[in-house]
Amino acid sequence: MQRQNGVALWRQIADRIRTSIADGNYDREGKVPPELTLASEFGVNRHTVRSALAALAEEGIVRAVQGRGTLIERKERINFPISRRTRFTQGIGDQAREKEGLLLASSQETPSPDIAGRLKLPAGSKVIRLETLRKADRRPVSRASSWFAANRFGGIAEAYAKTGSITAAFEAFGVKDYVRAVTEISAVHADAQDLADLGLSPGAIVLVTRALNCDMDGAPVQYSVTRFPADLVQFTIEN
Amino acid sequence: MQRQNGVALWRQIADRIRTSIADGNYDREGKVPPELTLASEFGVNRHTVRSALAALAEEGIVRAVQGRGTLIERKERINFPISRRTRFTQGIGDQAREKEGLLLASSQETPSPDIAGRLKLPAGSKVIRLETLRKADRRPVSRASSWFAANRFGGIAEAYAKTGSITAAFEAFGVKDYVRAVTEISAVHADAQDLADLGLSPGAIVLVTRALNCDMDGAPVQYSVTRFPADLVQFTIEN
DNA sequence: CTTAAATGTCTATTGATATAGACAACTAGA
DNA sequence: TCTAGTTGTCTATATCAATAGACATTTAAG
Repeated sequence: MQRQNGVALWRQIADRIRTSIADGNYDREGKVPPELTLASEFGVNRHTVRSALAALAEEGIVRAVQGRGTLIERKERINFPISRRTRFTQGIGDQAREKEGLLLASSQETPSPDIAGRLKLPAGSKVIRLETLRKADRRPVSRASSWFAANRFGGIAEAYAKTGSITAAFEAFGVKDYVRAVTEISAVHADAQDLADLGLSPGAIVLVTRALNCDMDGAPVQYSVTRFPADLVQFTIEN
Repeated sequence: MQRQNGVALWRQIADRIRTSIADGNYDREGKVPPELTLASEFGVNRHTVRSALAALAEEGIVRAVQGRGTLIERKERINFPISRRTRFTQGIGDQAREKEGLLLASSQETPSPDIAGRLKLPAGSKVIRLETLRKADRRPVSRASSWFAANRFGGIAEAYAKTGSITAAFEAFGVKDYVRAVTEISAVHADAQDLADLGLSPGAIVLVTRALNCDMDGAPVQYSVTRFPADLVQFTIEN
């Protein structure tokens, strides 16, 4: 545990306690060890631990009760499988009771060279961009920007808004099936937009996927960049 | 950009500049914009930007030259493909000139229930654990703990130490080929061990993979937990 | 050589972070 | 009811983080 590194001690400790909770280290008790115990474990003052626990309480992970202790409210990470047949809603499965897909915005635009290349679009083509937010049990779990060829998928925004599902929207355009061709995964610190969209606090980690879906003829149909809160989500690749 | 959140402004700015560099936003110039420009972009004092740049200089990403500007020393992320035939050294390919695999430690031990389950070991079995560090161009790119069934792979530590390659070590035990069955990916803040092993600074992000390799008969041969510095590595899954 | 544009260094001030200690308030169990 | 164990609140002090301003030093271009 160090100081003078731009990350406050209480935040480093909050991160470690959050990880411990996610790893199930305190399952036996259902609560976090007493503040004085944590303080001596981490070698810091009790007040510093209190700051860390206050931050976790703010996130809804723990709840302090005077006289009893600090109870764990939520602990598990959602597991998100990635495969040739990656489907968001199916992937979440029964890991959450309530699942929502919200369309935040849509627009038609001229694609950047990168996106035109990924979708293999001829020069001068237009794309439709969808900005979507997905929630599981009312917590945001992903924030995606998706691009589709405008000439093939004009009106996909309305189809998505109606169903809340990409798979269903594709069906309306005659794409009965599609497969995940490539997925790139990286991790970065949350930016200002993430803090707002995903309800995170500064210093939080965001997992970023860049994915290309193709139809059964191998033609690219969707390119998306999706951001997930790392404290809530992990990926599984099954080959 | 916020204060009072446990993450110093200069570190948030350092993270954003690092990302900008990795995204190639400053490729045209080969250097970062002037301190005063960055300060007004981020809406902070020049001294705060200087702290951020000092941190990036410490990481070897930039180098400030009085009178000229702040030059970019290193920018690209290493891309690490994950597939059924995931191989570390092959995966890095020509993205780095020098590649090293170091054996830090090895031991024989009784597996935790989790690891025994992953390797499908009968009760009472022993495992061999290998602690390895891999470098590309002399920078640490991964720190792995791997477990192997002791009765089948006794002596694999020596084989790995000699070759610096798991693939080569397996061949010595008659495993001519193996495939990646499952990979889990998550992201966490670097812990004290990461800071030391991977040469990171607090607040840095670590990508964690938990992977199971099986031989051609489908029998598990290796389970490993590997930690990668997220500022240097990304993953690609090709299906 | 002169100048503009950078980075480097110094002083000073304010608010956030961390430590330390003391005591109040609440809970559960003996 | 009493007590041990726990969280809640308060005061005080030292260090770090951020802002502000001034000026020095170096580089590259005119």
